[in-house]
Amino acid sequence: MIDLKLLREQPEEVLAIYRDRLFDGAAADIARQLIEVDARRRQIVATTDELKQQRNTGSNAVGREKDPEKRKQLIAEMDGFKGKIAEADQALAALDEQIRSLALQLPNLPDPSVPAGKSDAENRVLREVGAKREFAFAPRAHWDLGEALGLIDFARGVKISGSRFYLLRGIGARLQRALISWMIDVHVEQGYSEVYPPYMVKGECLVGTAQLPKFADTVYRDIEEDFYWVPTAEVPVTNMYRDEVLDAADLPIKHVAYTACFRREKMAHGKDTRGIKRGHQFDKVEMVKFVAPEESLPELEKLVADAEDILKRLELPYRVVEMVTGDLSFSASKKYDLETWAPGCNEWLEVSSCSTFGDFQARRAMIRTKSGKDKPRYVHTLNGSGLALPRTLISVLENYQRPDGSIEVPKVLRSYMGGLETITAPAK
RNA sequence: GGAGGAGUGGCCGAGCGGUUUAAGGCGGCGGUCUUGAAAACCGCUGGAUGAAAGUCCCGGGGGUUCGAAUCCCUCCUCCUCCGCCA
Repeated sequence: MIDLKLLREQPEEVLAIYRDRLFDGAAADIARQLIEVDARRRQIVATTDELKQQRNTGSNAVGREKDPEKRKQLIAEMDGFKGKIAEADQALAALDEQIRSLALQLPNLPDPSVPAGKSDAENRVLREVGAKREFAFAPRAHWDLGEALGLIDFARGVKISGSRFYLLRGIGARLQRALISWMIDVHVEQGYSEVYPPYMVKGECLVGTAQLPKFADTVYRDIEEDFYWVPTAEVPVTNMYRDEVLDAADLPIKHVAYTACFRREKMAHGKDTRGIKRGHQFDKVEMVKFVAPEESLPELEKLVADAEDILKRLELPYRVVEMVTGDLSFSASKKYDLETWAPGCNEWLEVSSCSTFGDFQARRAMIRTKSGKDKPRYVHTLNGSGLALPRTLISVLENYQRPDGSIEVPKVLRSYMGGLETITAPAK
């Protein structure tokens, strides 16, 4: 959520950012409305405060007056106040609601260091790590490998739950489980504290991390109980500290959590339908940090390094992409993506997205920090995948495939797979 | 799911319609004393908004009243007992 004070004091500067950096005219319009409504609200506040002050002093006088007659007279003098205050309060509540709904629709402001650009076409590849593997044969896609080796069952996934669902079976299921355990262990080693959060959350959590109200059509919801299914562990983990003031000495707080993630993915039929790249349910290991504002950018770099560590240890080729302003997500102020090369599908797969949100989420979720007698200030929140499982699985299967159709198990995973070194076709 | 009880400041806890700008204690911070520490004593010690005065916050929301932590309605959470259940 935007700092209303900033918008009030430097309206032109903020509007220029929406217009010239984010190329988002709609946001600029919302901001303009917000400035207007905020000005009106401030007038009404002055009125209500004054009325209330008069009421309070009047009522106190009644309390101090012992003589019944004089008391009656004092009470009579208060006639009409209640109505006036109620009226003003009502007007105020309406304006507050307007401000809230406008403010919640505004995207975050990009960090000054983010390069300007209109779309993902202008994103910059910062570095490419690990050479793409050379294959003496045409590398197969994971959907072929997975079915041939009995690791992935597409048909039955669709039978059970419909399009964009699949099952992992046998060694396939175990490989994913091994990746999850191993990733969490690596992140714990990096200093993250493990969390097992709820998969169903209240709506206010999604407002806190900014999936709501704007992206309501991307999340699954249980109407009966008003629960939402988490689209990412970011939601429950970030909301752990909602409405809290954290001791500055405890920062940075670093958590790692594994959850299934549920997304409606309302996109055109036929796009990205092949394989396990994009589904309504997928697993992800997520890192979440709460840091002092001045640590935001250095902590983002460390977060990226921690995610990269996973790909390095898996010996998978990858690249780091820096998002331009126009390709930032709604709530990010700076963001890097990690993409791993999948030789079978012949594309770079986004396996991690690492962002700092500045104080954008902290304002929405009221997560603050305080040192001694200083005034509380908003923390900065960051998160990054470490990593998304299906695409990591794709990259492992496709990069580690051998000419005979078998797949080598990455060295770091073997101890998590009962020592298994090679995945071969199951006996019929 | 049923029956009872309870939600007050970082924590404990008083207040149950009107000098409460929420008593008191614990914890925390600062000071006096001390070679230093402890003890003792003294002072300070929530948040939002606002330039300030002030206004708002006693689980959330609504109501009654000149005036609500206090009364009423409703929802939530926790505790005890019963039922059910991995």
